[in-house]
Amino acid sequence: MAHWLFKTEPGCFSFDDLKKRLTMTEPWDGVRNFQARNFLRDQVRIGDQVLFYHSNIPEPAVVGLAEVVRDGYPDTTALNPNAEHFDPKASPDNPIWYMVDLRYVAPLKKIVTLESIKQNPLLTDMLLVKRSRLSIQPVTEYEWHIMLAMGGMAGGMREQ
DNA sequence: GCCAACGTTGGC
DNA sequence: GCCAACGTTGGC
Repeated sequence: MAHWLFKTEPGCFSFDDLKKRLTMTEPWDGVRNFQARNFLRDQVRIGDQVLFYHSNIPEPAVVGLAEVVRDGYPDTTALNPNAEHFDPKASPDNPIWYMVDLRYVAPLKKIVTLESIKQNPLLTDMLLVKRSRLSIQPVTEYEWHIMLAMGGMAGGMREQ
């Protein structure tokens, strides 16, 4: 079971939006970056745990936890000319882009801001700090535990 | 809204 | 296959 950090602009899709899908799963689509695509296609798997990060806001931060509930599968929005992230090069035979499904798990008791991550000497190797533009990034077991502790979840998360 | 970082495209 | 031009991301 692996750990990931998924970034989203809350004005586009927020953690609260995911919470509204409590009884359903939500496709994580629209990823149009090859490195992030490779993770979705090849490595993100059912049961993986996800840090849900809000970017492009005054105080960027990890705000909650989610879980992957479906392995990577072709992102059909790339085939739809009316979709925002339509890609004319994609086809059913060669979908190019991939998505996964996520399930809401729990909010952090305290959000973990980008600023506090940058200030934590234990987290200087986090990709969030070193490669800030990558929208889907692996999180090590070590980083995961530190992040949970910073989020006030050290006593174990309560699943919903 | 600015702009640095960086990913992608396309001419050669 | 290099690299300049261009587009996008995202912190500030």
